Amino acid sequence: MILPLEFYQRDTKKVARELLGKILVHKLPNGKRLAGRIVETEAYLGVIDLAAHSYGGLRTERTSTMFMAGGHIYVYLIYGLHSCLNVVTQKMGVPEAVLIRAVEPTEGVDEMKKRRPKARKEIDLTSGPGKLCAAFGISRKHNALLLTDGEVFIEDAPPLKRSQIVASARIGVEYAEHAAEWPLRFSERANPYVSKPQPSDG
DNA sequence: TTCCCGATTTACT
DNA sequence: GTAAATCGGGAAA
Repeated sequence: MILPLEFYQRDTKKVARELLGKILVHKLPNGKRLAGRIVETEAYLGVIDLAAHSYGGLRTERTSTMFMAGGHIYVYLIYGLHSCLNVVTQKMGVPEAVLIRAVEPTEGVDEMKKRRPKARKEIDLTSGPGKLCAAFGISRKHNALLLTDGEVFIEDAPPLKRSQIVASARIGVEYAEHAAEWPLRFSERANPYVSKPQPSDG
């Protein structure tokens, strides 16, 4: 079952935690499915979050996607090189989102390997936000698509036990002063597909 | 128009 | 461990 929009139009931290274990799918034009189990996410709390693109309510062409209703996807280019996939949360006008940082491949591994020629080991295919976008063939072309339109979507799966979820500080946001320490990174305990650095307990 | 720098990955010392 | 790659967004001018 594809997760309904209501799943996303809720508290962002809750969505970030509950996305762990769910199945991210990209259905290619030829019908082939690329899929993976989400094992790492980060919450971005919009207006109050110095690490978020939408901090302070900043609304530009790029960030306008974050202001859309929960259930849209927000894809942006980072460092001029890599795409990052987020799912927008909350109601329209509240610019919050969850960054999908890592998945564990479940379908279409051979196809992912073709798209990630530099990955030497299977563990490197999707263990990072830029890596998984490359493996799944997701780019800014997909920005602002809806997760219920059947191209890029997320399927339901049993939730993780609370003891299997680790909360830690987010990656790459050291510049964000006090917000940098907020425990908004969520990952599955001891899953090898979680990106580096591995989270310390929190 | 110019300038600075980033929600990263990879190669190399 | 450190640094290069690479370019568009956002702010300043």
